[in-house]
Amino acid sequence: MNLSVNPNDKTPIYRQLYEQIAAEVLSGALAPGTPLPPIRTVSKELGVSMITVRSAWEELIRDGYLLTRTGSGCFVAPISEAHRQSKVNEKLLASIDETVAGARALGVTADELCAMIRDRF
Amino acid sequence: MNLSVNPNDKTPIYRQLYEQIAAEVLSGALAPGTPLPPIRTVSKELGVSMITVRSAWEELIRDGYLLTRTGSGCFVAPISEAHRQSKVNEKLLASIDETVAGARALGVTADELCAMIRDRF
Amino acid sequence: MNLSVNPNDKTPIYRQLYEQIAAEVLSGALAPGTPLPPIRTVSKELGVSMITVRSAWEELIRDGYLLTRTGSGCFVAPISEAHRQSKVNEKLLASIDETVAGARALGVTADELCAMIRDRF
Amino acid sequence: MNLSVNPNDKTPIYRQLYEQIAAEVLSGALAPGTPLPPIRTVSKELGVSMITVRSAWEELIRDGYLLTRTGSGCFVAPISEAHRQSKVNEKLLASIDETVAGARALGVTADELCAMIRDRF
DNA sequence: GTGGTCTAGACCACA
DNA sequence: GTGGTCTAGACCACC
Repeated sequence: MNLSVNPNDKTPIYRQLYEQIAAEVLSGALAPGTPLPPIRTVSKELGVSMITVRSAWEELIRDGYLLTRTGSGCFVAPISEAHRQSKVNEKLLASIDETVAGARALGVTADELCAMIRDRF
Repeated sequence: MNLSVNPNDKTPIYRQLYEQIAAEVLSGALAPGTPLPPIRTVSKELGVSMITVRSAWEELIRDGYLLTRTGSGCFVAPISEAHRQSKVNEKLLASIDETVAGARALGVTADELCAMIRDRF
Repeated sequence: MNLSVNPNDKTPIYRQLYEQIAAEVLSGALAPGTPLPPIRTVSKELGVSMITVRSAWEELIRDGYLLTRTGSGCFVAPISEAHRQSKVNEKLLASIDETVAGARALGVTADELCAMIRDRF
Repeated sequence: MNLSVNPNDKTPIYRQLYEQIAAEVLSGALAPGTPLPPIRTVSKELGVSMITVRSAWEELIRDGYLLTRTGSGCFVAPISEAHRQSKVNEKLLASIDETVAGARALGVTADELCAMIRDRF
């Protein structure tokens, strides 16, 4: 689990952490049950405030990516394959919708957009 | 020119206005030289503060979409077709690259992605 | 007397007119006694409001470049050679002081500045 | 970092602040990474509104002189020496060209102009 | 009438 | 604590 933060990025640091962990869980790189390092460790290694790390963890717990066992720390939450797929699709669709909206606003047709997509793939 | 704001959206109001005007200029819906309604008018119609509208206008002026003639009002700035195309491509490519990256990470093929795109268009 | 205005310039239109006439008077291109075209003529030719032209004329009269004879229009005011020179020097010194201030703020020495000046001369 | 504002000056306060900070960054007086005092502090010390300070900061951020880390404050942005030099030259040359043009129109020689410059330095 | 600037005071997200 | 955004209302220069 290689976490990193970019302070120059406009997205909040706690959000950067959230995205990285969520992506690793969804891709399977972080298997359910895997223990996470203590907050204070992450905090020191990344050079960010413990409060910031705690914020990220809280959102991850809220969204079902992590769970906490008092006294033992945080772990990757169990997640069904169906659930995983649905989250993955949700993310992809959101991204697609944004791109499509941008293209329509700029007067680009579906054909042109698909051509550009194949080009970048 | 149909402007609208969504106060529940997390993106700032002035940013929402910016995106809408910029898109209309880039798509050609707003031709160079077209006068914009006075800030006070836009402000009243949208129910937002004059200053919020001004913030959006300021960024649009800075980025070359609008120009202002004090005492006469604001106008769509002249823009070369080449410049317009390059801006359109820049905006779209950023969005496309993000979507493509997400799709590849999930093992979605270009064909499948294009099918999804056409579906949402 | 070739007047022109640039609406895209950030300096007010009436100021642009002022500067052009003042420069022509100081350089001698407009001799004392020369009649100026009527305001409404200038207004039409330049495509600017009569009020704008009037503002420029007013400042020029106030600063002694023009004088008005009711019923006959405006004329270039008589100006002594000493007066002309003093105004010219005043303008040049103001320009120099601004440049020097800028150079000092940027940490450029007098020698470096002079070298750049000779280069551009 | 000694900031000051002159309310009698015709140039906007936020512009005065912009020029002062930009000059200090370009001259090297403010090194990259240096933290700036909080907006609220600057605001109180200068006796101007927080928003006026914010306006200046906003332009400085936009133009790459500063960067902001919400929650931590504003900092002098990293800038390459080459970039710094090019900006310095750009600023000075604009000022120099204006002065030189005025001098030539008055028949002042380069030597005379340089003498005047050294005198005012 | 227009836009340009400034003020005082507020609420929010982030660290 | 920090900066980011928004409001309501004011004064000015310009056209």
